Amino acid sequence: MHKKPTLHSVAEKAGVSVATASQVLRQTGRISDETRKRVLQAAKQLHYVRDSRAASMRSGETREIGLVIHEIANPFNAEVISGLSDFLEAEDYLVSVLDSQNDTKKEARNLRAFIAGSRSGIIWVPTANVLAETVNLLRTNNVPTITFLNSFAESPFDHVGIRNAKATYDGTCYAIGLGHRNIAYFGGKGHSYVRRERMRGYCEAMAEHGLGAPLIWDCEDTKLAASEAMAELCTAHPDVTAIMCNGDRVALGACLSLTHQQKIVGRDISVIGIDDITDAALANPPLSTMAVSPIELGRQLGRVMINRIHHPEQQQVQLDITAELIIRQTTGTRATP
Amino acid sequence: MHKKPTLHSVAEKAGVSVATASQVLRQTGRISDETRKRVLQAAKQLHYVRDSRAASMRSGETREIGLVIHEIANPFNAEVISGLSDFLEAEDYLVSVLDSQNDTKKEARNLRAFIAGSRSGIIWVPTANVLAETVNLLRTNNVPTITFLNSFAESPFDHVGIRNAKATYDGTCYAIGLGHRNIAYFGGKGHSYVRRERMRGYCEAMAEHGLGAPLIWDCEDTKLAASEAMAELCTAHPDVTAIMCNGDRVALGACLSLTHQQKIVGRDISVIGIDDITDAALANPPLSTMAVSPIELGRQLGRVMINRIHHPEQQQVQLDITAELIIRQTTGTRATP
DNA sequence: AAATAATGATATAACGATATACCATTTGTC
DNA sequence: GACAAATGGTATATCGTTATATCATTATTT
Repeated sequence: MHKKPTLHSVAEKAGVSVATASQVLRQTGRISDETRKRVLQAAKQLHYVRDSRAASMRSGETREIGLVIHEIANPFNAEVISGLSDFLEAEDYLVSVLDSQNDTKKEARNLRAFIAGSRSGIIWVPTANVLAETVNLLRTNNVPTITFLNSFAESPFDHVGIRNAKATYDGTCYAIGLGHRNIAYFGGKGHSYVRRERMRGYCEAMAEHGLGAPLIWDCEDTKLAASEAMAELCTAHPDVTAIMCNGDRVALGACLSLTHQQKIVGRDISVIGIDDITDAALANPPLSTMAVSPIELGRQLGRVMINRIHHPEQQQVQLDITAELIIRQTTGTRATP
Repeated sequence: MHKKPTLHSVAEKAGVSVATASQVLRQTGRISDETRKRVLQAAKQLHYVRDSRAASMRSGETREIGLVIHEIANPFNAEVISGLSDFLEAEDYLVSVLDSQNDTKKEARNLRAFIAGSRSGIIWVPTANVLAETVNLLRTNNVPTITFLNSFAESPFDHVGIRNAKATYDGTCYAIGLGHRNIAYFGGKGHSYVRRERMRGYCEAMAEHGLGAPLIWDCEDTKLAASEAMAELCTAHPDVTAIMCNGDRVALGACLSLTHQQKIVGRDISVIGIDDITDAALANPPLSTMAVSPIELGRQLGRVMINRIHHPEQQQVQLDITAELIIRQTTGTRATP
């Protein structure tokens, strides 16, 4: 097995200097058609691929955006990635993804890896606990960074996300409008920025309508955990007639449990999600939810990133997209007792 | 905003040569405790992060595995990635992911990007149509490459996947054992390696039991498309009492349509999937399927990769994992007419 | 025809790290 | 006290590119 081709071998085969070969392949400088052809042919024949490490070291440009995600399995995130990479592809950037699996240590390692590789920019869904050291690393190494969805106290970075408090506020008001009084906040765990905001919106809506103490019911962000937690909620608080959920996944898990309990979701109890993941519309019954387009989110992410790369000194940007209520079949007027 | 710290600035701050600083940070060579401390402290204070491009160019090692996936949204794949990166993390490799969105051109671009970055190895879920040029690029540039799940004619690469034909053969035989005679093959499209193998297993089972002409019903690999296709299949071939599906996602889509048609899945018609994605067990009714552990698949992928990196000259490896039948509630004996 | 400008190619120095060889010292051996 | 061996550190070349300056030629201007 021979070695991988380099610019040197291409130049040699074409009978020119590496400088010339480089110019041809980058389409800069003044080169005659004659030699241009020879170089291109040589490159093709050798299956030459430019070493991006060497190139980027010298030129100072990687044209690669790193995405550090807390959970790659999340279908909503997957769609965001599509929107993002389509947008950035048009600007000639590549998006590569590292998965932190909800682990703060892996998150730190991943961000460090992107810094080490000198990415043009980093987009990052922070886990619940961000290390101060990690923030320092990003700042000192001077990488354009955007936090996505989640954030943390005194973050110095640009942010793209959802108007969380507004989403749960609107969802809760909708339920109240349907006649519900005992509305619980269901799902999520801990005190991430996202969850705090969402709980706040719910609490505000409850308070504004004079609906006593808010009820918050934790669970892990999986369908299975949600299903189990919902069963517990039903026995602990049988008077609850509607739940505002922390996300579609737990909402669907809750529906699962309710169906098993022979309850008719949308009649006996109302369920509202957030996100509008693909499965929401296809569930049985289809889920009412506060929708936000992941594709649009991805596009905005790309826009903010490009903007930050071009204007490093511009002041911090925060962009929150409003979720729209989509009424499907998991919500209905409160059954009169 | 000052520039990012380099080894040079660390060495300067610590009052040593870059050579010494490098040795300290790599923990090689003979360095006194005294200077070691000084260097480490300087590195910490400056928030120094080694430039992996420069390091890897010189050392010839990137310790990064590239994963090119046809569809990042696929939840099964997401779990494989977890298994893979956990395994490779123990070996001190990092896994970064590029999404091809089922697009042959993006696939080529992604593989090229990994070659350009000199990844230690590439794992790759080929799309249905692989460009010959892409294969040449990988070979000539001498990167350890593994195809995952899907493959293509005369592939020179190692492969890790599922025993596809066996899975559909077993699934179909199980349906036959339940008394079904009109069994259709449902879902998928085109002639990818995976699908061909799966259809073959189904056809063989049918033929061995003298069950006439096999019936194959195409559809896109989404729940929605599957739901629509299933409705069509029901009107076109009302005599079908069981379907062997090309995957869990289409199986769940089919169930959706059947439920809408007021049919009881598992009694009126039997549905068998492949993969055992997380939603399979949580569906309503829970899906019978040919299960294969994504975590295990990820681990094997890691094992084969490491092995290939250590032994470049070893002959081609093919490793197929057997799927196990999991009986849940979408299958049952044929209702006597 | 001399001076100037445009053309096509090249030599060379970076980018930021690591591998290698090498050089002072200090320590150990007999 | 002479010589070997270990210790602690450094100078230098190198990885594969790109940016910059430079150099012959040839073409154009006056």
